[in-house]
Amino acid sequence: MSRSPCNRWLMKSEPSDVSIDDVLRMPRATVAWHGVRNYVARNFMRDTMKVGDPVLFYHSSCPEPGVAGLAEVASTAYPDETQFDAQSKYFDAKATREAPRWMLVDVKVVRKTRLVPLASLREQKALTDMVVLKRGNRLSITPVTDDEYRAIVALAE
DNA sequence: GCCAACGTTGGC
DNA sequence: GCCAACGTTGGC
Repeated sequence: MSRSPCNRWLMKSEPSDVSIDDVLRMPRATVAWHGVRNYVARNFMRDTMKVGDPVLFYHSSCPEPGVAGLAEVASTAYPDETQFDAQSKYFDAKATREAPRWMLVDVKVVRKTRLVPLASLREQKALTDMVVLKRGNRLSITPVTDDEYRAIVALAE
């Protein structure tokens, strides 16, 4: 399989925490992707993401889980401030400003789409190998192939 | 609320 | 380094 010129991603957010509508109300429709506390997901943000990479904005842990819209990576990685905040649920006592442990990127919503429910994703032949649909997958940030991305955009329109 | 699956922690 | 116990994710 050929390598696409830029990587594409699916990023999960709990709408009770930050929904796509919440982000659309923020300045520049952009949100700092706080709270990732998994090393694989962190490494994707820190090492692999590039500004402009397309992102599928996914709502999880909610009545209607699924892809809620299209977004893009809007910054390079920088330290997640919440790791230093003792009042935050994302506080990490082992992180210091000299040696931050958790990094994030800014994510800019491009547009909200019709919701593509998880059940619809699972019905698609083109998406059977999609990382986020694999049994037991819990990663909040997963890579998406060019073909998978196109198939989901088609469903969202 | 249940539970499968996975990641992290910490004793040894 | 092993691995059991524990905590978390996330759909249902």
